[in-house]
Amino acid sequence: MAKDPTTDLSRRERQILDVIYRLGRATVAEVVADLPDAPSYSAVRALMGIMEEKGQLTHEQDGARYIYLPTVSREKARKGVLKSVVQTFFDGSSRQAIAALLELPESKFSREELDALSALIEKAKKEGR
Amino acid sequence: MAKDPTTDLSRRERQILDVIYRLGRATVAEVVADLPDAPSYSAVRALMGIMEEKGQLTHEQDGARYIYLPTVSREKARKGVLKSVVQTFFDGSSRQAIAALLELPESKFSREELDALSALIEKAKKEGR
DNA sequence: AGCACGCTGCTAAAGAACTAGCATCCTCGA
DNA sequence: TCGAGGATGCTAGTTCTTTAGCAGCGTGCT
Repeated sequence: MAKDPTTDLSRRERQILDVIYRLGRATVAEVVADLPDAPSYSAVRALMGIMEEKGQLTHEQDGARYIYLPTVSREKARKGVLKSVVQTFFDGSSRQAIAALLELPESKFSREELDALSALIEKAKKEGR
Repeated sequence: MAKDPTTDLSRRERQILDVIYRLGRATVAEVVADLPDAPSYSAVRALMGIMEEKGQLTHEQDGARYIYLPTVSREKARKGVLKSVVQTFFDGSSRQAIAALLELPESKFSREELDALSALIEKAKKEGR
C-alpha cells in the first residue's frame, strides 16, 4: 500500500514542501523567505537536503544554485491531499467538502466561476446515468 | 494572532489529531487501533498527554478511562484545513479545488448529491447578485 | 469481597529533527 | 583576469520528538 507522503513528514518538512508546492519550484532562499517563522538558512538547507535523500524533492541546477521541485506532481499531490482531507474531516463525503468550500468566506466566486461549476455538475449528472 | 494549529504539530501529533477528528472522540486504545503504523500504547499515551498540555486536546472522564477530543471544533478545523489546502495547492482558487473534488475517482456522487450541489450553486448565484 | 484486566502517572533514554558555522566552489561584473 | 557575493558540502552539537517499561489505581466480574 502506498504510504501517504503527507503523513510521513516532520513539521518543518511539511512546511517546506508546502511552500514549494505553492511556488511550483523554489530555491532555498525563496523557501526561507516564504516560511512564516523562518528558521536559519542553514537549517532549511539541511532539511531540504534530507528531503531530497528521502525522495520528496529533486533539484535542477541553475547556474550556481539549486532549484528544488517536488518529485510528486502537483496533480497527484492535489488528489492525495483532497482525498485525505475528505476522509478525515468530511466522513469521506466529497459533497460535504464541496459544500464547505462553497460557503468558505474566502471563496468569493465570480459569476463565471459559478457557471463553470454548474456545467461540471451537469456533466457529472449525465455521466452518472 | 492565532497560529495555525496544523502547522504547529509534529508528525505523530498530527497523525493522532487526524484520527481523533475522524472519529470525533477517541480513547487512547482507539487511536492506537486506527494508526497506520501503530507505535506502542505508551508512546501514544504520552503524546496525547503532551497534546493536552499544549492545548490541542481535552479529555472527558468515562469511568476509568479518558475520552479525548479536540479543543478546536470540527467546523473550525475544516475551514482551516480547506483554506490552507486551497492556498497551497490551488492558487487560492476554491473553484479549482471544487473541480478537483468533482473529478476525484473516490467521489462517486449520487443523483441526490449532485442536485443538492446544484442548488447550492444556484443559491450562491442569487446571493452574489 | 477478591481477582484480573485495563488505564493512567511517571521516569528515563534512544532517535530524529533542527541549528550553526566554516571551508570551498561557482558565477557574474568591473 | 581578478575580486566580491552568494550558494553548496560538511561536521558537530543542541533540542525536541518519540519510544518503552514499571508502579499504582479504578472497574467490573465471579
